[in-house]
Amino acid sequence: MSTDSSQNGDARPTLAEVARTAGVSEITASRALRGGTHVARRTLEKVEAAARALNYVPNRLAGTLAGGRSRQVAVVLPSLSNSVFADVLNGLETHLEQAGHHPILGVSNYDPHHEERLVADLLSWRPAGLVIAPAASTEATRKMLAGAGVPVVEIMDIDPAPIDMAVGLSQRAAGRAMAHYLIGRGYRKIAYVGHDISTDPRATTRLDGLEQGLSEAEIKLAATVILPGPSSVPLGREAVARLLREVEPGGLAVCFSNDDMAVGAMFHALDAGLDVPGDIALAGFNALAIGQALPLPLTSVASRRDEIGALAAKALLARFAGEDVARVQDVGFRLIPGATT
Amino acid sequence: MSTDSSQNGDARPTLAEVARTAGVSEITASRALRGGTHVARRTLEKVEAAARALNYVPNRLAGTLAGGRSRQVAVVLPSLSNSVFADVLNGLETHLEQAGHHPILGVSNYDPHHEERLVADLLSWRPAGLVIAPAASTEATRKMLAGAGVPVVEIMDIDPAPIDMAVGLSQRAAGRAMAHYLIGRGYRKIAYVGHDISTDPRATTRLDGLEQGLSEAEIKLAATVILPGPSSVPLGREAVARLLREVEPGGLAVCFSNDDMAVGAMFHALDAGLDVPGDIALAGFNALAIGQALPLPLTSVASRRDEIGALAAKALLARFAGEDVARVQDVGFRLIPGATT
DNA sequence: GTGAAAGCGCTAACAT
DNA sequence: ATGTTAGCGCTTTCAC
Repeated sequence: MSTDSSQNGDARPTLAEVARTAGVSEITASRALRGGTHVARRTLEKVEAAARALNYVPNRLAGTLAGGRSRQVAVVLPSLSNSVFADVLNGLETHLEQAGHHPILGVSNYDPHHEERLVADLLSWRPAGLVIAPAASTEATRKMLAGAGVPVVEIMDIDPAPIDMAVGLSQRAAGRAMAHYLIGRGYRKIAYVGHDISTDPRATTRLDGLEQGLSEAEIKLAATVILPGPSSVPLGREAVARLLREVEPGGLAVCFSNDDMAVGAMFHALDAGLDVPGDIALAGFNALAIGQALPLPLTSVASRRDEIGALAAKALLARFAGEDVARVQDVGFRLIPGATT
Repeated sequence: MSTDSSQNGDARPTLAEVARTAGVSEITASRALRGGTHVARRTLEKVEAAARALNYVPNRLAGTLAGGRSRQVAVVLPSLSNSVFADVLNGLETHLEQAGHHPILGVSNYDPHHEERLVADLLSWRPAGLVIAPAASTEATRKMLAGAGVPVVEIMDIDPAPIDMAVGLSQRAAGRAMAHYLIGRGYRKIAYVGHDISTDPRATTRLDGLEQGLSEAEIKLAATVILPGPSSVPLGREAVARLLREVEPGGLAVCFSNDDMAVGAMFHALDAGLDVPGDIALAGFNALAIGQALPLPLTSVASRRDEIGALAAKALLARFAGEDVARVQDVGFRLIPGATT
């Protein structure tokens, strides 16, 4: 009947109702419910009691609109089926949430135009910041990010110049390191096996680095097998089977686009009775738990994924607090020599 | 200088500015920018041109506050390191996003009190709906969900009575099915190996179901090994090694809390020279790609994780549209006999 | 320490 | 088809 919000039946109680129940003004209730500064102890208690009694849940949409900065952070990832991004997201979420922030998620599926739409959509929620693992971003996407007016962290690769901030590792250096390692182990016949990396900038850069590292020793890839679809254990298994139709085993080392693929290859070798690393040596990327738990630990490159998420979150939080943050943060990588090479 | 929003320098342009640039009123610009109904063709074009020229990004906080329903959906998951939830989240995100909705994410780490805080926090963003894979939720959490005033979907398990809607499978039935299968294969010495499931209601229910299924044949678990920490390949490897100190191999079948653990056990068997399934039979849960790619495909129970995410999203979207939705949706499961049993 | 007024950017409702 | 008015629920001034 009345338009008074304290009469709105089963709708959510508003701050106005809390205030009226506590017998204070709206703004006092507001102050009490946040920090509680500039509010008398007694008033604070009254307001808190009223809020509890009414089961008050603040409306952050209204709060943000009135007050300024949101406590949401947009997160754009190319995939979730790759556990690498699940790990990163986990690190992000943990650290954001500790500071009372929450991720709004978008998954681009490595599609640049989809990514563009996502960035636009997420930005319309006026997040306090944005974290993105780019997928061959369009120019329009880069423009939106540059003009977002909030801190932006690009994660995973630190080779390209960052729009604002970057947290990750040099994918190129990681690729080169693998080349140097294999050469050092005496391999000269080296092949690459990957999933479709045309839209995966990081896998592409790693392959570049690998070829670059090899070329420094005047070595060229003996073969390259690239299968369509996202990386997976079964795909690696199939891909290596194909490779072995082109290339003789024996002194052969194979670099995979990542550990999933390499594990698949290991399974194929077990099945086909191939000796690892005698007939075929295997090297992955990311040092996933699965590869390290194999009967023969997989040679791989450890990337600190949780750390990337954590640092990205911290970089944002620091910027929210007005602090200066390094434009580029390198979490590094570590080549893990396993028993498969 | 002026307070006129068309003079606000580098701040984001508002609808008012778009309207003024297009020479129309705010509400007309608003109408044009959404559907474009009840707007003259010519006006529509002017407004769109103005928006493009100003690089206008709508402010959905304001839109939601004024207009009603948000296009955000709260998603609360117990973990991301388990690929099962990454898959579910992927399905959710895909289908939500197609309808212009976006997930706000919270990860509870299987901590009921953390979960409670998360639900409260996420609800304060006034999402249009909420999806949760519960982690032994507190009574307070259940109350919040019941009183959220928006559709709530509990996912993964359909055994408990849903607060609002549930999408998943009967974890208990899945456990029983595994028991029946192993008994049918002639196994009588059956053990369970798991990660810490005290806060994982689904793993607990599956174990219940397993024991129940066994008891129907008057069989009791020969041994139970539960190791602290989240499930993983290395943990499964370690856990099975411990089990074999308690129980003799030979005619032994082991059920694992999930595939990760079972794969670890397989690796241990390979290493220890144990014959699978002769010495030790292995059964997992979830039918992850990794298990199916093993030289010996792993016996497991296929759960349709993407499907759960997809159906949960669709259930919400249907309810947003005012349609009726079944309270419980069973995606079922399928026992996949592999070569490890 | 507390409050009144104004407004964040948008849309629903009711004009016209 | 377009505009006017009145908020959504909160916080920022600026008073007292």
